[in-house]
Amino acid sequence: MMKEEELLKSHISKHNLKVTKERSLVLRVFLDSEPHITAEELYRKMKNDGSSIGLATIYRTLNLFCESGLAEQRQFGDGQARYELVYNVKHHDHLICKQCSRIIEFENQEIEALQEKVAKKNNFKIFSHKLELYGICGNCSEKNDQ
Amino acid sequence: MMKEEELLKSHISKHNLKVTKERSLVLRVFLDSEPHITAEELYRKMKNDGSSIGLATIYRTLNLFCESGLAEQRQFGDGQARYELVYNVKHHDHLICKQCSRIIEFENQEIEALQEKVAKKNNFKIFSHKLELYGICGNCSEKNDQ
DNA sequence: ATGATTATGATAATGAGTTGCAATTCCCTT
DNA sequence: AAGGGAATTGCAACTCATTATCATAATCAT
Ligand SMILES: [Mn+2]
Ligand SMILES: [Mn+2]
Ligand SMILES: [Zn+2]
Ligand SMILES: [Zn+2]
Repeated sequence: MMKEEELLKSHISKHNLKVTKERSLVLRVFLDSEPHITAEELYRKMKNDGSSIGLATIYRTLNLFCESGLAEQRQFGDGQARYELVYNVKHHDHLICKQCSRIIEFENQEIEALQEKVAKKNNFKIFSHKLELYGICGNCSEKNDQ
Repeated sequence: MMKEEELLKSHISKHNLKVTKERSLVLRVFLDSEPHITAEELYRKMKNDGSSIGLATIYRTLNLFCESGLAEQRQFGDGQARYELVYNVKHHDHLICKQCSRIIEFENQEIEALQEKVAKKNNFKIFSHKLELYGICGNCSEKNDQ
């Protein structure tokens, strides 16, 4: 059994929930998808694969993933929540291209340290943070110049 | 005439729009409000003051403020857009208390510089960015410990 | 295997924000 | 100052992502 499956099942049994074929299938497809997927995208993908799962169950299951610590919800400003695997995945932040919607991940330990410094100076305890850089990726820049 | 009023009127005449008493009043109340106000909050405030303005007009006017460069929209994760004056205001980022919703502003030039460095390394041109630190403010920490 | 409990899919409801529309206001032209 | 085309308003209806409801189905401890 995969580590992710174990985490989810541990959360499930701890909260008197049940392992269902829908939950198992959503997990499999979610782990096999590009990161930052929306509920709708996941729904269409599974429909295409012949599943008869309902959209409400996709939403419920993605919420369950977040509650279990497997995934996190992201808002990149396009009005739809995106979900990303965070269990056993190194923390990172995002560059988002406004033109082609490409998402580039990066990590910068100096920034992380400075955030803590800012928090301390303001007598603030950080639980989570959001750092998103919006602009134009290299690909799109080239295309625009041509 | 205030600088903000001038900017708005300049945008208005440049786009064949019209100065209306509604727009002037919304501007006055907006500038007189705490920063990071929601459309609904502004609406209630004006209703309380005896105005008969419609909520749709508030939304339309706040959008106009954003298009003119007077204000910007923020999303602090509570499901409602907040609007902030940015004209003649120094750029800053935000600490958001999850418990009391207090918003603390900060600026950190080192972080800004590192963002540019990250962008350059990824061949990316930054137009805007969002840095939000979520957690618990000093006030709430104290209260929680008592 | 049984039954209590939880999950599911279909559908309705929610809530922030937008839009269509008829009535009103603005403001340029005379 | 008056006329009139264009923009704006308030209201209500709409959109769209997400959640709630509910009758039926699946899960799992016994
Ligand atoms: Mn990511
Ligand atoms: Mn601010
Ligand atoms: Zn791009
Ligand atoms: Zn607080």
